[in-house]
Amino acid sequence: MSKDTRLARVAHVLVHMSFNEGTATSETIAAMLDTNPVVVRRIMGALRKGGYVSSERGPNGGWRLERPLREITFLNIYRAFDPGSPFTIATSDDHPKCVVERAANRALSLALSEATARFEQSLAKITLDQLLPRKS
Amino acid sequence: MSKDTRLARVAHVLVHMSFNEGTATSETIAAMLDTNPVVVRRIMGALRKGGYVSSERGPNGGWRLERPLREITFLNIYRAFDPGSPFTIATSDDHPKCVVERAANRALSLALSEATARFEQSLAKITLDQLLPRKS
DNA sequence: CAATATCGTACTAGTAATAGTTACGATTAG
DNA sequence: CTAATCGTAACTATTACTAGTACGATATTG
Repeated sequence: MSKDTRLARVAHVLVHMSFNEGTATSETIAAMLDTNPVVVRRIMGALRKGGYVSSERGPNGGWRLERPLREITFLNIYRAFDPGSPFTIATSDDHPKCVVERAANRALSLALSEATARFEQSLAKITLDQLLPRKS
Repeated sequence: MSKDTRLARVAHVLVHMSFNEGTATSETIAAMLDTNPVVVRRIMGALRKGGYVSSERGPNGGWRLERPLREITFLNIYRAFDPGSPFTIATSDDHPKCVVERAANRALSLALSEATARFEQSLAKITLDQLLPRKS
C-alpha cells in the first residue's frame, strides 16, 4: 500500500492558508501540494465535516479556514479522515476457534491498541500554531 | 496494502510446535495456517536467521523449535521480519524546502516514533509461553 | 440569461506490500 | 536411485491508498 500522507499534507496547507485572508481555490492548494485539485477537494472535504474549513462554489469561491491555528490539533485532523487502524500489522483469522490463535491475537491487539493510544496522545499535543516559523 | 499478519500467524505456529518433539514439515504447518508451504518457508526462514528455529532438508526433515517458548518474545519475532515502519501513516515530501512542511513532518515523525517505541515495549513483554492454554 | 469559475463526486488507473501459487532445483534418508 | 523435503525465483491476487479524468451542480458577474 502506498502510505497515507494526508495528515502531514493538510497540516501544511492549513498553516499556509492562515497567512492569507479569504479563500484559496482547490487549484491553488493543489499547486502547493504538487497534485491535482480533486485530491485537494477530497482531503479538504473531510475537514469541512469537522468544521475546520468551509467551501464556497462559483467564482471567487474556494476554501476558507474557519478556526484559528491554535484550536486545531493533529488529532482533530487525523480523526476527520475517519481512519481505520493506523498499523500495517493485523491479527490472523486462520482458525478462529483455536485457543492458541485467539491468545496470540489478544496479545497482539493489546499491543496495537496501547500504541494507538500513545499515537493519539502525541497527536493531541500538536496544535497547528506550533508549526509557524519562529520569528527569531 | 493488505495487512501484515505474519507475527500473529507464526506465534500461533510456534506454540503448536512446542507441543510435539521433533520436526514439523512446511506442509503440516501450512495446513495449520490455512495456506501454502511456500508461504510457511518464507516466514519460517526469517525466524531461522534469528536462531529461533532450524530446518532440515530431505525425508524426515522439517522445522524444529530451537528455544523454549519463554525465551521468545513477540518483539523477537517482529524484528526477525526486518520490518519497516509499522504505520500506514507517513510524512509528506511535496516541498522539502518549505519550513512549514518540515515543521509538520517533524511533529508527525515524533508522534510516530513515540508510538512505535510504545508498540515495541508492549511486544517485548509478550513471551510465547503466555499463549499456552491455562490448565484450569 | 449566458458565460465562467469553482466545488462535488463517480469512476478508473497507478502503486506498494503481503499473500498465494507454480515450478523447479538442491539436499538427504533409506 | 527414489522420494521427501527445504530453498527460491517468478508470477498473480488482494488490499488500501494516491492520482487523474470526466462531468454535473452551483454561484457570480455583466
